[in-house]
Amino acid sequence: MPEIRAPRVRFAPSPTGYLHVGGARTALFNWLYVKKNGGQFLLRIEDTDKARSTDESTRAIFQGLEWLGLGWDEEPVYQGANLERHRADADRMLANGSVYRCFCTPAELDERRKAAEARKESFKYDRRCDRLPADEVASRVAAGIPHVLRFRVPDGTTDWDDLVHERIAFPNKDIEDFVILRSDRTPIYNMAVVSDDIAMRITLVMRGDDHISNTPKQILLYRALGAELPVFAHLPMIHGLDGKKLSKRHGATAVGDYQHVGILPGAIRNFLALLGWSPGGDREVMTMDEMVELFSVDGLQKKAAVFDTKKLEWMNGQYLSRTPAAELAPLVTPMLITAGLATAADVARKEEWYLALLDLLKVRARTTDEIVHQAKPYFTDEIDYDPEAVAKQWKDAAATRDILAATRERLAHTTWEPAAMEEALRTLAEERGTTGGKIFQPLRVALTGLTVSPGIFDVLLMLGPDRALRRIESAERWLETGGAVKS
RNA sequence: GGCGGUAUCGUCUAGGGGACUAGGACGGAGCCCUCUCAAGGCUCAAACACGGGUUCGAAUCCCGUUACCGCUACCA
Repeated sequence: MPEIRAPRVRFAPSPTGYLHVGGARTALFNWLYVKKNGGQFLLRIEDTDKARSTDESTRAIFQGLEWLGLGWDEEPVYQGANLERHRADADRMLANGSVYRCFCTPAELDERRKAAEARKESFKYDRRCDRLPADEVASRVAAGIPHVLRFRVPDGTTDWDDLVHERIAFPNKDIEDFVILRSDRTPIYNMAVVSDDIAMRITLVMRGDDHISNTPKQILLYRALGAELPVFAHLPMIHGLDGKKLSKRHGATAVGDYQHVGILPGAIRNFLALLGWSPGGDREVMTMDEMVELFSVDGLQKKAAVFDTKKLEWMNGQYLSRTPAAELAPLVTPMLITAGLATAADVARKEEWYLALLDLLKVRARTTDEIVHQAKPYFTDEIDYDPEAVAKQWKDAAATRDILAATRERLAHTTWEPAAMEEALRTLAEERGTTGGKIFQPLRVALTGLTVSPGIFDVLLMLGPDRALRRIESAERWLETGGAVKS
C-alpha cells in the first residue's frame, strides 16, 4: 500500500466519557502515521449528542492525549459548532436531487419495523415518500408537516480500497435510504462526519472497524457533495480477555485509570502500539521515535486484539527499569506526598539519597504504586511487621532476638559501608556456624517489616546507622514482648 | 435474520509458496544466579479453526463450512 504524502488525519472522539484505551490506540496510530509521513494530526470533538456530551469529558480527552504525548496540530474542531454547514450541505444535496423529504414518523417506522421482524423479514425503508408527487410534497412542506431528509441510495455497488482490509464492497441494494437530517434539522452522524471531514480537508480517515458499515454511506455522501474521497483505514477493535469488546466490566478501560495506578505513558503507548500493529520481526520495546520510524500500514493487523494487562505491567516494568531516577522522581514524589510518607521539602532536602533509593526500588517494581509501597520503610519511623514475614523469618522469637542483638552489636562497631558491613555480618555468621542468609533475612524483617526489599546492605545504607540500629532494637523489644509493643 | 469483517501457542505477534522440526514476547512450569524480591541467563509445555481445491510443494493463494466480532435508529 502506498503511503499518503502529507496526510491530514483526525481523531474524532465523542465527549461522553473518559479517553478509552481503544480511542487512545486509534489516536496513536493516526499520530504515528502523520509523524512518519509528515502532515497534520487534528482533533474533532463530536459533541452533537448534547444529552451525553460533557465538558468534563472533553477535558479528560485532552488531558489523556497530552499525557500520552499525542499533541495535535490545529485548534480542536467542535462538531456542534458546525450545525449550519451540516444543514447547508444537506440542503445542497436536496437541491441536486441526491436526497428527498420523508414524512414518515418515527412511530410509523417503528411499527413497520416491528411488523417486518414479526414476519422474520429484514426491514428496509420502502422509499414510499420518494414516490410522493411533487405538488403533494410542496403542499406538505407548505403546511409545515415535519419531515426528515433521506439519501436516495443509487443502484450499483459501493467499494473502496481500505488501507488495512484491501477492497471492501457493499451492494447498494443492502444500504437503506438513510436519514441525514432529522425533522428538527439537526444532522445524523454520517452527515456531520462527512461534512466536517470535507471541511477539514481530511485525506486519510483512520478509525475503528466498527465504522466499516458506515463507510459506504459516507462515500455516497462525498460523491453527492462532489467532494474528493479520503483514503480509509479501519483498525481492528480491542477486546477484553473474554473476547468481547472491551468495556467497564473488564476493569480499567480509561487511559486515566492506568495513569493513576502508576503506569508510565511511554509504557502504555508502547503496549497500545503493539495491539494491532507490529514493526515486523521481534521488536517490542521501542521509543516513540523508533515507533515513528518503523510505523507502516503494512504492519497493521486485521484481527481484533485482546487487552492483556499482564503484558502491560511487564512493559511498564521495563520502562520503570530504564527510566532514570531523576525522571521518575516528579511522578513518584506526588504519590509519596499523597500517601503521607513525605513532604516536598523532605524529598528536596535529601535529593541525592532519594534518587539513589528510587534507583534501588524501580528495578523491582512494575508500577509506581509498587515503588511507593516499597518506599515506605525509608520514610516512616514506625513500621509494621508483615505477619507473613514474621511467620517465615522470625519463627523462633528468642533465637531471632538473640541474632538481632548480635547483629546490632557488630553493626554498631562497623564502618557504615556495604563491604565492611557484609564482612562483619558474614564473620558473625561463620562464628555462629550459620550462613549469611540466616542473618540477612530476619534482619530484613527488622529493618523493613517486609520479606521483599533491595539487597540488605543497600537497605542498611539507605536507612543510615542511627535509624537502622534503632529499628533493630525495636524489633528485639517487639520479639521480647511477643508483639505487644509496636516498633 | 440481513449485510460486512476476522481466523497462527491461553494472550500480543513473526511469517507474504520451499529457508517451518512454525520464530519471538507476555503469562505458566523448572533450573541457574542469589541475603529476599525483581532483573538477567537457560530449559520445557503450548498454535497454523475445519474441509475441499490450485501447485512438484501450502501457515502462506482460491472456494466452502464453522466460530467469533461489528453494523443493522430521526445514537455516535
